[in-house]
Amino acid sequence: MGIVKSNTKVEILTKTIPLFAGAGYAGVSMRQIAQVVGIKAASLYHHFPDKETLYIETLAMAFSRHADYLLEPFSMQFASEERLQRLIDRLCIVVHGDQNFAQLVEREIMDGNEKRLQLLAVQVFGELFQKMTELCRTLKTDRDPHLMTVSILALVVYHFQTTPIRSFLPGFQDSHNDPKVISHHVYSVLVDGLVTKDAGSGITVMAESCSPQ
Amino acid sequence: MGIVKSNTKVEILTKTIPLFAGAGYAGVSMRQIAQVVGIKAASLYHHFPDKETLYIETLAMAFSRHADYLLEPFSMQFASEERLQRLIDRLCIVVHGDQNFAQLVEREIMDGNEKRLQLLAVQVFGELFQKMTELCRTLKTDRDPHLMTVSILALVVYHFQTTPIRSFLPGFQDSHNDPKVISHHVYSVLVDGLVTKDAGSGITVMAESCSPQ
DNA sequence: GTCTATAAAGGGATAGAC
DNA sequence: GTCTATCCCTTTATAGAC
Repeated sequence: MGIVKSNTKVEILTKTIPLFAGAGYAGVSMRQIAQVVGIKAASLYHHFPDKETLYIETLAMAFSRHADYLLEPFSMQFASEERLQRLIDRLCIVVHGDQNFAQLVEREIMDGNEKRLQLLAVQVFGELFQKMTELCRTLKTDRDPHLMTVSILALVVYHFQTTPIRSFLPGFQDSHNDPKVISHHVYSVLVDGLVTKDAGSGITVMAESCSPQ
Repeated sequence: MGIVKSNTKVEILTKTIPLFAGAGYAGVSMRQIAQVVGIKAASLYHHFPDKETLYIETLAMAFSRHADYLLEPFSMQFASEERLQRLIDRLCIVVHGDQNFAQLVEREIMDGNEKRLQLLAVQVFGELFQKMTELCRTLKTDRDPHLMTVSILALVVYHFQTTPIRSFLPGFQDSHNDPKVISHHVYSVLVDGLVTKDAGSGITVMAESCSPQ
């Protein structure tokens, strides 16, 4: 695998990411892609055997970029709460900063067949999700780690996912699209729930009554 | 308009809902629709001037069905916490029970142009979202009502939205698709956050994972 | 590695018979 | 209200020249 890909191939994949993210597989034609790249459609078939392969390689390129960044909070010696906060920060930054990535993931979850979904789950999100469930276990909670992990992702991702429509909904402000604001809100809801307390140390409460019988 | 729509038109729209929900606007052809309905493609143009009108009327039909059900918790005299719990229950039931609805909404948020998004925001979700922000204000919280409303929807919707991929992710159990389980989890997280506490948080505690095994 | 040309299939939409 | 037949365009993909 040490062979360097042709520059043209990489260029195609790079320019294809926003196209597929914006309109989906069925919504993008080989001619459109060719036009954006600056070659003829037939030339694309020199680099890829068919449209689906081009699409899948586009996904691989778009997905490969953020793994290390998202996993970094787990590679350092933090207290669980700080680890959570740093993770949420980075999730917000990635989802806000690379909306192509977020949209491609969303489209794959909607439209991906079983094989592609399994690939996405195992090779792209497996390690992150696994480490998040472990983090949930170390937090002072008895909640189901899978549900809790999904909830953390939900709070981050859904805010940015609904950006296009939220500006038409009551109470919207520009600050609601600021990753720092979202990050703070999400962490705060996760730690304290709905109730805003004046003492900021709600997290230190022990869950003694919930020990298994 | 008191005029009754033609039966065929209603039948077309009914059968078109799962098609557009499953494959999106670009992913469904007039010929496919005709085949599912059991007529020829040309006959569709007797009922609709073009594909886009057919699509928009499909959305209207799919969206019109749940408004009353979701708004009912606001029409009765409940304490805020109970209102929240009943709302979450119904959101889970709707999103779990009518996945076509959930998928069409998701696709519209991704692909809808400004005009359609505004329609969706104002005519479909405006009243619900408005009442949810008001509910957030009556809860014992200082959190931003818009962010809080999005967070409530996020916790419910994202769980079901990610159903196709969650079965490949660590810790998954079948119960994680049960609307009752999700509803309980979501309400619990919203009230208490991550920490499963003893009593005394100011809001009635429903510690989810404390039941004996 | 890119081009032109073209095949083969499928797309939205219309005309007009019945 | 549905049909057949058809127009015209776009789509994916291939063949072969350069």
